[in-house]
Amino acid sequence: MRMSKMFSRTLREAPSTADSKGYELLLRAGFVRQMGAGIFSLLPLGYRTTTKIENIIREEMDEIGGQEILMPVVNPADIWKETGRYYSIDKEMCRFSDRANRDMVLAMTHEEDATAIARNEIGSYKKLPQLIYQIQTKWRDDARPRAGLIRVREFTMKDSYSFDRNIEGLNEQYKNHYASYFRIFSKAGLPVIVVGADSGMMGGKISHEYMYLSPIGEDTIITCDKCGYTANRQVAVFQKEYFKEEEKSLEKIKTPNCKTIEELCTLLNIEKRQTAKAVFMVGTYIDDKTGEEEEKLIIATIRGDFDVEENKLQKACKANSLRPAHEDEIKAAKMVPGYGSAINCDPKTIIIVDDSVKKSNNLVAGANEEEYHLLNTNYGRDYKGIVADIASAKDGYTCQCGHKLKENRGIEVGNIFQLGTKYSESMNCFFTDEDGKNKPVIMGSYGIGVGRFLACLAEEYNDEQGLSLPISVAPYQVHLISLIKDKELSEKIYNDLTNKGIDVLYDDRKESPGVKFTDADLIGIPIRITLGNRSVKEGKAEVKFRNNLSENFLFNLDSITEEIQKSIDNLKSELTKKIIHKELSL
RNA sequence: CGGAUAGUAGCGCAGAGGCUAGCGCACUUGCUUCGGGAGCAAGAUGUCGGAGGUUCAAGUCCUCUCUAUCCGACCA
Repeated sequence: MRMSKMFSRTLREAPSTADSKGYELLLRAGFVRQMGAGIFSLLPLGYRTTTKIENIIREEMDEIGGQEILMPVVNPADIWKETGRYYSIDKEMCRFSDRANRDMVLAMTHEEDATAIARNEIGSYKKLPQLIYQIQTKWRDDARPRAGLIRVREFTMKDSYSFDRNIEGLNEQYKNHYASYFRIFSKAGLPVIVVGADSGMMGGKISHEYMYLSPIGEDTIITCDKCGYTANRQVAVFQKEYFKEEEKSLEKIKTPNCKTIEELCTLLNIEKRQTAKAVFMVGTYIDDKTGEEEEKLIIATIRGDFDVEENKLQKACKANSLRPAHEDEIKAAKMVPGYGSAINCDPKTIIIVDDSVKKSNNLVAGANEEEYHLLNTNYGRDYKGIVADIASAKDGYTCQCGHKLKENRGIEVGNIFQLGTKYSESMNCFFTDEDGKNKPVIMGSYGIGVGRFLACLAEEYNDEQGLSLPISVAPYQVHLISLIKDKELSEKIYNDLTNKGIDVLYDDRKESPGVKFTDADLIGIPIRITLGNRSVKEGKAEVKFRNNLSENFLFNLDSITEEIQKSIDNLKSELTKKIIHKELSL
């Protein structure tokens, strides 16, 4: 590619909306442009990188037996009604009607599509296992897109769907993906860690997320250095210390101006762990078949020294969504905000109790009366409810192995889910097994966000001068800068390299050397060849590597194509050396 | 969806009632320059986000609206 003909331009100053280094450089170097909130165009450089990422993904998906397909972005709403997600997913899904007034949606993932196809193609166990995948556009109308390419509304995703006879088959496909994803990220040079995760709207039980650790990430990851435990905070577990003493009887005491745990502890001169705090939420429950919604008040009771992890709470109470309760809703259930507890509340309230409360006793809790608390409340004796772990794991808490937990921020670039039969059963995707019986196909689904992948690479590989993407994903392999008058020589080298199949970005512009160098630094092609008067006279070209700009090499012009090819191979093998192999035990 | 901020040239910004809207970079042409964002000269570029209003006069004041960004709610 000749830079004199290139579509995009580089920017000296970043648009004011760029708030992370990687995103700023993607804009400045001309990889991406923004169209709207969470909506982006890929310019030639960005698209080339994206294509390279996609091809790495294709290679690895094909390697584990994946067959590439393409499903539609526009879906008839019917299949989404079959699984109930037409009703259970809120405004994040775009709904519209076509000219004949049929309900339509924009697919935000493709479990429904994949299942709808599979139920017609797979009739027998002889057809199983299967693995299909696609690289395709998704639309998710996120309430708040942010951070450049990290959280967007329209994005490209690789999604694969596995179909199996039995759980062993699913486990194998799941393990294949687990390892395959590590190879994909390693080939592209992106360091990731895998964490145990929540399956969210996908349903199913086992799931893992691939996280790129970064302070701009929106997920919190809890890790233990000693035993290797890693999990998204949404599901992370930790060791709680319990305190049990001889049971004492309830006692009502006056506690004016004690609406918070801190105030209460100060007044009574006790520790937070000696209290039970109440968190009021309203859960929405949606009927999968009819779409009817019902709201229920939920009181989460947790020991005062812990915080409620909303995600865990939502699971425990089996709600489709949660929101904080309004004061009047709390009062309507005979409880008092600031002085609330599950004791003597309206029986319709769903009571969720953290196991820390069950395993402790004589806790101070609200009396459901303005300015009064109760001493010595005990779960089981004074109130009952669903016991679950709903506590949020935090930095410094104790891992189950006894070591201290740490927390980090991360960006989710990939995920794998064991779906089981959720979709096959609701969508009637059955096969006839060897024993002649009809059984639901067992499914898994697996995603990689391609745009996020690019964004993470840009965060990982940059310096003050610009981007410095690994050779496997950089838009070009070689940047040829010509500073000499002898056009013929530059053209010859450009053609020789290109004819060898090397991706060359050739700066043939009538620009000053300074402009060419700064643009080269900014775009960050891994290998740079500079043709300058001094070295050319001696039959040499200067070569620099973007990941080490301070070192300068001289290559012979006669053998430059071969030398450059060797350098490319070296850079590539350095990347593959870093491949992490991790075993997954299920 | 709540709170805050901002929309003036491709990008970054100034102009805060006064008549012809500006600066830097980028862009065009010419000459010089040519190893780290060159110099000189000449030029082109704006429905001042949109609609309505106040006024002799509106980027500038008022009302509504749209859009974007950040914080939160939310989210794979």
